[in-house]
Formats: sequence, C-alpha cells, structure tokens
Amino acid sequence: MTDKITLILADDHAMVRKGLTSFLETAGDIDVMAVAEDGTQAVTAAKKHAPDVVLLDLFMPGQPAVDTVRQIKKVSPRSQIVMVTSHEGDEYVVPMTQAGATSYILKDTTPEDLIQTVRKAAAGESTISPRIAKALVSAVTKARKAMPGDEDFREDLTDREMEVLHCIADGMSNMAIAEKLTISEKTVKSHVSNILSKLYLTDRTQAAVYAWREGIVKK
Amino acid sequence: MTDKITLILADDHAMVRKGLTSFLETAGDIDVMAVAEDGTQAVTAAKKHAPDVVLLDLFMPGQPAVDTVRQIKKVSPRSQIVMVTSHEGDEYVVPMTQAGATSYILKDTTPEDLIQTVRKAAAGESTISPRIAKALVSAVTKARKAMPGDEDFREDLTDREMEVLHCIADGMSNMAIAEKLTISEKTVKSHVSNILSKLYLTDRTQAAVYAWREGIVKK
DNA sequence: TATCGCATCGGCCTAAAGTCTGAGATGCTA
DNA sequence: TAGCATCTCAGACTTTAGGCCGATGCGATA
Repeated sequence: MTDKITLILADDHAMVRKGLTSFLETAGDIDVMAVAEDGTQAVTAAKKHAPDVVLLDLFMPGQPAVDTVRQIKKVSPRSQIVMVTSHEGDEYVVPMTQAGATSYILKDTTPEDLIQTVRKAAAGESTISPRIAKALVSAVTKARKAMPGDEDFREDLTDREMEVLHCIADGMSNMAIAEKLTISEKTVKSHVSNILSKLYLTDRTQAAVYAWREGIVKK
Repeated sequence: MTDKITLILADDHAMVRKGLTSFLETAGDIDVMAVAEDGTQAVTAAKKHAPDVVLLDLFMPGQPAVDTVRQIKKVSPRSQIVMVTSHEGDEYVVPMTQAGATSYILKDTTPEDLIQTVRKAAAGESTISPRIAKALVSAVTKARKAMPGDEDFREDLTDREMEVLHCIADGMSNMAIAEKLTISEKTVKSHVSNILSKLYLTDRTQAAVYAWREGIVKK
C-alpha cells in the first residue's frame, strides 16, 4: 500500500471531471488514471486499468447506474466503487449497494471528506453520507418487516421466472430447463436474463445462491 | 408415447452389441438408433439422437463410465440411462446414480427383464437389480452414519478446494476468486475442475447448490 | 532418494452462458 | 379499443466456463 491509489472518475459534466481530477491529484497519494463521460466508458476504463477506486456519478446518460456498477465489479472485482450523488432519496442506495457499490456520498460533502472517502474506499472501508445512511437504515428496516425481505426495491419475478429460478437453484442447465418446461432454450435464456436483471445479479450461480439464501428453495 | 422407444446402446464387445440390438428390436416397440463402442461414441450418439434410453455397459475402454453418464445427461437431459454390468459391488452404484443413471441391472437378468427395464426407463421409472439394490441401500445407510454424509464414495476436497468451493457458493466468478486468493484465474479453473470431478458435478452452479444442500455454507 | 499429493500456471479448444435487438401471440385492464 | 405485461422465439454476438493436454516447485513420506 505504499503506492498511489489508482482511481478512475466518471461524470457526464466536463467541468466536474476537470475540477475533480485536478483536485484529487493535489492530494498527492491519488492517481487519476482515466475519466469517463458515461457508464459504458467507465466500464471500459475499469477493465483496462483495474483501479483501486471508481468514482461514479449516480446520474449519467446511457445505461442505469446499477448496471454500470454491476459491470465494473464484474470486469474488475477488486475495484471499490464510490457513488457520488446530489440525490438524497433512498430508492437508489439499496440497489447500488446490492450491485456492489461500497460508498455513497453526497456531492455537497467537503473536498477533504471526498479525499478521505477515497482513501477509506481504497482500504476497503465504506463511507455513507449521514443523510443517506439514515435513508438506508429506514429502507432496510422497512424491508425487514415487508416480509421475505426484498420486494421493496427488487422487482417481483413472474410465475414463469420463479419456475426457472427453482430449476437454476437445482443446478439445471438451460437445456435441461427447456426440456422440463417444454420450451426452447432461447426462451429459457430470456427468462434467465430477466431474472438476473431484476435481482441485480450477474450469472446463474449467483441466482442459485440467492434462492438458497432467501429460502426460496429448501433442502 | 405412441411412438417407438428410441434407444442407443454402448458396449465394447461387438458380439454383445449385435446380440442385444437384434434382441431388443424383436420387442417391437424399441428402436435401436445407434450403437457405440466406447463412452465417447456413446456421448456423440446421444447428442445426435437424443434417445429415450441409453443402455450403457459399466466397463468400457476410454473414459470412466461416470464421466460418460454425466456427459450424456448434459447433451441430452431427457435420456434415461440404464447401466448394465456384471459387477455386483456397490462402489460404482452411488456415483453412477449421482451422475444421472436411473437404472442399474446385472447382465445375467433375463432378456424379458431387460425389455421391461427399458420400457420402465422410457417411462421415467428406475429399475435396480435386487442384489445391487441391497448394496445401494447398505451404501446409503453406511453413508448416513458416516457423518456429513458422503466421504464414503465422494473423494475428499483439499483445503484449497474447500476455499474455492466456498467462494463458488457465494456466487463469485473465477476472476473474482483469483483476486481474492491472489492466484491466477488458471489455477482457480484447475481447482474448480477438480472439485466438479470429485463431486461428480457438471458445473459451478451445481457445486454451489451442493454446498448449500450439504450445509457447507450457511445463511 | 524417489515418489506422491498438492498448488501453481500455461496454451488450446469447445460449448455453454449471457447480452442485445427485435418481434409475434396471448390475455388482462384502463 | 388501445395499451400493457407476459411468454414465446430468433439471430448474432461476446464472454465465461470447463476440459484436456502438459509443466514446475514443494513438502511429506516410504
């Protein structure tokens, strides 16, 4: 950890990019390796540089931020993701943390706090702005009493998708599922993709784990 | 089910192949679509014809029979697999059923019983020769009191393999596991392959399911 | 010392998985 | 009737997984 903290930065406003870059560089121990204007660029840059930290603006043109976070964690699992936002609501925090973001701070935090957040993130610690933390806590408690625990922010699966999820949780391949449900493998793939997307997961193994964790299947 | 039962047959003895083929055909409702001399051929034929039933000799040159069974279930999940053997021991029965074989009969059963077994298999029912069934039962009871339940016929995993299995059961990709354990993705793949082979599984999702079923991981 | 199990990696290859886009057929509901 | 969601499927594409070779280094053990 004697090296500099490598970082990439994604924001759709050129001015913000410039400002943050030069500011972060002044810290001395932070090296901005690349900047991105949207989620797709951020993913590409993350894959290329595998940075310690990725600074992500919540609202950017193109794909939704959850997808960006998911993809970044996929191409560079070691990267810690810090979400920067001006939005205080709680409707994004939970999906984001689910997708793999570890820190979530407001844009109006002091520059010093931003630096601290980056350093903490690089060390594996997470930072959540107080106001957002409050929202997060209330969201979690809400979710707890909302029963199985997740319908709050995670879209419901359709009946067919639940059938497919059960098959996945049993270790079946797409082909095997297709034969069991007497539909084409193509259709199974569609269902699987929808399931992964709705649950903010990246592959069928995670879906199986999800099903077992949530008790959707039982021994 | 008004059509004939499609079947492929694998045995390394030409005489057995010929004899069984002509005999099975005399049943009237059985159609031998292909014959194979070894496991690899059997898999290829199964993929091509996707038959109702596959008749497999336990001992054939080339790859072990468990692998053949696994591969057949993979390329043609709908096929029911009937093992034919002259061996009475129990050391193969359990791995075979684990791999996907549903019937297990001795070579000295009467021809009529063979036909019945094929018909039952095509209907999804399994047949186990009495003497082998006895061995199977004792193996299972033995396994039950042998603790977690399986070290009897399933090879033990090494410490490293257990680490990797835990990661899989957590939904991690090979790349993510590599980063966590600070080894190359190649090495992770090696471990995964060994795990699957030892546990008679076909992919990481099944490994994750296995880990949850066996309680190796807990919520 | 020779051997064996284990962990580590490499290359090469095939097949499965997953994404994206688009589209037709239901059936329910505003 | 006009949406709207669901289920179905197709083509084309990229990536991951997994298998099958082989190879090295290391520690325990016969």
